[in-house]
Amino acid sequence: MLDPVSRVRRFNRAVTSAVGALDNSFLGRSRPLGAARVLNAIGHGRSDVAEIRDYLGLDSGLMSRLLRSLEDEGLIETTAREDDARRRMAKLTRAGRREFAAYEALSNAQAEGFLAQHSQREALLAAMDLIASALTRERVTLDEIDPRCEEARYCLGEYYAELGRRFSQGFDVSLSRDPDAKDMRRPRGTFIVAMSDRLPIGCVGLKGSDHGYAEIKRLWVAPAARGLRLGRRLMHAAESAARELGITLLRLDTNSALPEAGQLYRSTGWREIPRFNDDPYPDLFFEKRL
Amino acid sequence: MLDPVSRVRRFNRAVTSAVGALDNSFLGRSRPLGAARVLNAIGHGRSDVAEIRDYLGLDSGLMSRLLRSLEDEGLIETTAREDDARRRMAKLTRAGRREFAAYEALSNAQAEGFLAQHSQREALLAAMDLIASALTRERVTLDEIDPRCEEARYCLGEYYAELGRRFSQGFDVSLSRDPDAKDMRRPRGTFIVAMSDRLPIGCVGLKGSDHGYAEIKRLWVAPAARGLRLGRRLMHAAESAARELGITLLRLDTNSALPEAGQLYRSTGWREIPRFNDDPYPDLFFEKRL
DNA sequence: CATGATATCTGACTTTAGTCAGATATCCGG
DNA sequence: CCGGATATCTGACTAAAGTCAGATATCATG
Repeated sequence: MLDPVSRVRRFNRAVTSAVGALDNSFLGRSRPLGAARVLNAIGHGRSDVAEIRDYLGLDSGLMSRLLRSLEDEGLIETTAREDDARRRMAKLTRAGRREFAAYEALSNAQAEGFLAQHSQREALLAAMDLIASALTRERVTLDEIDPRCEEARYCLGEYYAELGRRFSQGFDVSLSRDPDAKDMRRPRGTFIVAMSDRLPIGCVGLKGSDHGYAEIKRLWVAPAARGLRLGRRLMHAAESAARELGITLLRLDTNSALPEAGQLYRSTGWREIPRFNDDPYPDLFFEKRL
Repeated sequence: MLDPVSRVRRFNRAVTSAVGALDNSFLGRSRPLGAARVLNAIGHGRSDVAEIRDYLGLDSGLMSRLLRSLEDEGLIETTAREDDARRRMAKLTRAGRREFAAYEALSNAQAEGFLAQHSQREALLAAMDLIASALTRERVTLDEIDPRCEEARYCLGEYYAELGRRFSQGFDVSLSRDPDAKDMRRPRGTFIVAMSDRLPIGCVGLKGSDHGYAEIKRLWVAPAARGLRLGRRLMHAAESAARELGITLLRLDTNSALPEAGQLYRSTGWREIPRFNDDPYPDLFFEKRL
């Protein structure tokens, strides 16, 4: 009665019968689901018609008709793309923005209503994060971003907080060598964030230097996204970027209180080397020649 | 970017777009979704037509047509109910059972495939249990069952395992006063299990005795179902059953290593009394007059 | 047994989603 | 500028789901 398969199936049943209740914001504004989905995709910043069609899995004929019906309602405008007049871009009109906001408000209200009904908020949210990450694993994208932007700062904040929990002596970022943002931007280095459906769930920094090697810094994976081999993917992306930038030697430091990190490095061609800096936190040092 | 509402909405998006992938067993046998859902409802033991219609939320006309199409395929038979010939009962034919088994096999295979893709199996399953319990909270039923049946034995096994984890000295059921099964069956007592979509998620025993009081025993709530006030509901049901049985005084013992239990008792009209037995595990004793 | 309520069934209808074969306009490489 | 490729649009179609008003049979009750 309690084998894993039954548990997965019970979850499926619960979710399929509740998902309508969880979010039926697509209904409730007397517009067919298809049109509502397209309107929401546009509202969420997708404008390329082919991309929306692909994202929603629609036939081109159907997509065309849905766009037309939204246009007839006065909610969107479509224009040919400047660089390729075969392709079309869609954007919301003022009325469309109002309508989109109404959908968003409905959806938010339903999510709030759901949360308000349940007492174990944090446990529930953590479980939801874990499942959402597992389900969207295939769709995790690795994006190079500026280390000072919101997503990067969020990741770094979580990373520092986790070090604080895991190091017995805590962690004070001001005592560590805080890398200069420009060392983690091209052409000296880069900063890569893993995004799952607009939520940052991991990051890694490649920090250029003038010492004949670059460093891997700030490798972090959100607790809800562990077990998806995301650390490996991030490291792989960072090493590829390093190769592109003509870097031939990589180093990193880590701490034995983070055993999963050490294991990852060892299993991906890094070899342990003696201490190469005077940062107070790390006690393990690695190097990899590209 | 990470407020609770966004997290709930991300989960919704992930689940709605993945639920097809999680279980599309309803497709894949060239039968419309509606008919497949009815067939599966019947296969899962629902036979009353009105009940199925209510469960699946179908219009009576539509339901009638779906039944007819399944009958035409030779998968079900319907008969008038003996006690009320207006109502109809549906049951699977031999061919229907084969077809249902094929759906079950598909669904199991998909659940297995899903599990095989993911490395953090236990964490994922625990998260799924938690969410399924939260979503189906409204539909938890409290059933009186025999304490020796499978569901009861499962609950007791989990209960003992949890005591073993939480008591610093471990827990050996043979050292504790194991109540006689017949003391937890009517008319001396009862055993109540909380079922969520066919999964037992909590239990409580009411044990009759000849000492002028009855005892509450084995109050347990599955970790995935905590925070839903299920303990309270179980206790309430046990007390109601005790009143029905003419019991006027209830006692129970517990351990200070289970603080949430003590808190529950105190907040529901129980008062602490001196030790009333020589069981080695409990160190807290309560009484309630009905 | 007459009467109103109830459960199911039937026929006629609408809406939505989806499919597919072309039509049209534009792009790109030679 | 030509010819094949590409993006979108249009028309004609189907399948599925759902709605609604009655028809029919049965039940409960006085």
